Amino acid sequence: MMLLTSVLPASGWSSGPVVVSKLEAFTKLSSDDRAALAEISRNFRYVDARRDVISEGDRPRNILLILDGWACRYKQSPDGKRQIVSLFVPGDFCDLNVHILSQMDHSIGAITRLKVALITPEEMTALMTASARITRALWWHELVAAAIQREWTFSLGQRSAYERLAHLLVELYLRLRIARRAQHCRCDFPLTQNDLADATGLTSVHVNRTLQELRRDALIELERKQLQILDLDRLMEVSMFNANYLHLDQTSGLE
Amino acid sequence: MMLLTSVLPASGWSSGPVVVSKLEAFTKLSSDDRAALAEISRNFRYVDARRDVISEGDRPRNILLILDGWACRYKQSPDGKRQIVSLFVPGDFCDLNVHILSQMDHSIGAITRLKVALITPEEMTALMTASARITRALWWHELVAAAIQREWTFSLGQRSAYERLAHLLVELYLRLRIARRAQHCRCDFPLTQNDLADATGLTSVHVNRTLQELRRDALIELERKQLQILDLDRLMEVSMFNANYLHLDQTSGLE
DNA sequence: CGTCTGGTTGATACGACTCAAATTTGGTGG
DNA sequence: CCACCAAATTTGAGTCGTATCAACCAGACG
Repeated sequence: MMLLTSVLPASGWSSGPVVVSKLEAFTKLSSDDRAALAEISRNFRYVDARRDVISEGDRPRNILLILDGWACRYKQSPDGKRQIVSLFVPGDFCDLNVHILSQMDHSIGAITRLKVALITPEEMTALMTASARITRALWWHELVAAAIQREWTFSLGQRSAYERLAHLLVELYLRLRIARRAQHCRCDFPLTQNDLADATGLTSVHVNRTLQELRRDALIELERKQLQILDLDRLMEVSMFNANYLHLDQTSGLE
Repeated sequence: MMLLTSVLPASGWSSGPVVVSKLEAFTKLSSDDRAALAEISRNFRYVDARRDVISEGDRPRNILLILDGWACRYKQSPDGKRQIVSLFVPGDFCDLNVHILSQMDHSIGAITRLKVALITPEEMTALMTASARITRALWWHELVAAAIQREWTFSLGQRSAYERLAHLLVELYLRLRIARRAQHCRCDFPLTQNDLADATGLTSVHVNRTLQELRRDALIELERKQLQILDLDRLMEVSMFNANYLHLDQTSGLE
């Protein structure tokens, strides 16, 4: 587990498309591959913070790729309860192949202002037929997304509030590193305590108190939408973080 | 929601391969398609109840297809906590494409004695290139599996013990109907209260008491591994069950 | 300057957990 | 067919983690 730092990309902000950084966490890409991915990121639009990108019941048409900003998947019940079921950071796709379904069973909402690429199914097919490596990388992306969802299931079922928050912070920090959006254990962290509550199945009051505990234990600093992890090793320890579900093992090729 | 019964396959046990019943919940298949699916189910083996089919850390080689029996995906933490993150019933695939990953981040365990087909990646590729309809149906299967995982996330985060169990029972009953393993609101139900506890993030003691409540409210009968749903409508109501996540809307073609 | 959103604090309530033991069920072998 | 054992279910009493409700505070913004 402590080998992680060697496996993750070097700190620093990338100049290339974030999706390239992301997929290269799985496999080295050719320059053709990179060009194709840059091409597909060209058609984008902006979504205001706190707006839905697509809502439950809508017919999905395009594949979404987050180019910048944070988003979430959430479900709401008739009585108003809301659960954030996934979080998206730059470089994340929201479901390859959703267009097969006739309607969304959940909504995708922007946490921050969002820059998001809209990829048509046809473009995606073209991309995948053009490069077997990209196809595999996209499959990997889907499998990791599924693994993250399972890990969240585990968190909600088995971890205490303290562990759950610690685990989530580690996960997001590592995912941001892959997207080259973090350095020196520091990253933007635009989630409100309310968002954190909806993601962890806690109340915002309890999230507040638990974050204070994490701060008191000198594990993190979190203010003004900035997260600083003060002791990553210990944060991983207390949350029993096992990074195997992120499937970063093949990234040794990364600088 | 009440249209469900018309959308689901007629009660009764199918004679054909269960995977055909399952995929035809999404789209009508040709007889060639059915033959190909029957062919792929030919290579199978049995796994004893309570044995792992594959364990965390193992390298995944084949795609698993449950032909008969129940299985589960579970994760365990160092301190012994166990969470069942998914359940498999006949007709379910466990991850198309897992073989891309170098190791399992969870285990797949048999709940009952299991009849399971082992499909090589090559066979799967052949199957998908041979039929675009099967390819779409398999994609649909994956998307529904992901949707179920999200719904579990919601359950664990937002539903009470009572709602959670009610919801799970409805989900499993509907999934069994699709697999033609249920009739007249009755089905085999091999999960122990311990399994239910691990799946819902509750203790088995609390599962016990909550099941008693469901029985007292005349919603279910559950004994000797047999589940009888006494009032499906009300069970769906109390769990705020919205079947949209199972994406059965295109099944109108089913008899 | 008032309003709003997000964060913080305190008091109290309750759903689910823990621990421990009893009872029932199902399977196995004599 | 019965005796036995292990696994699964059930019950009771006491505790604890997290929710609830209700203020209050700070900073951002128009």
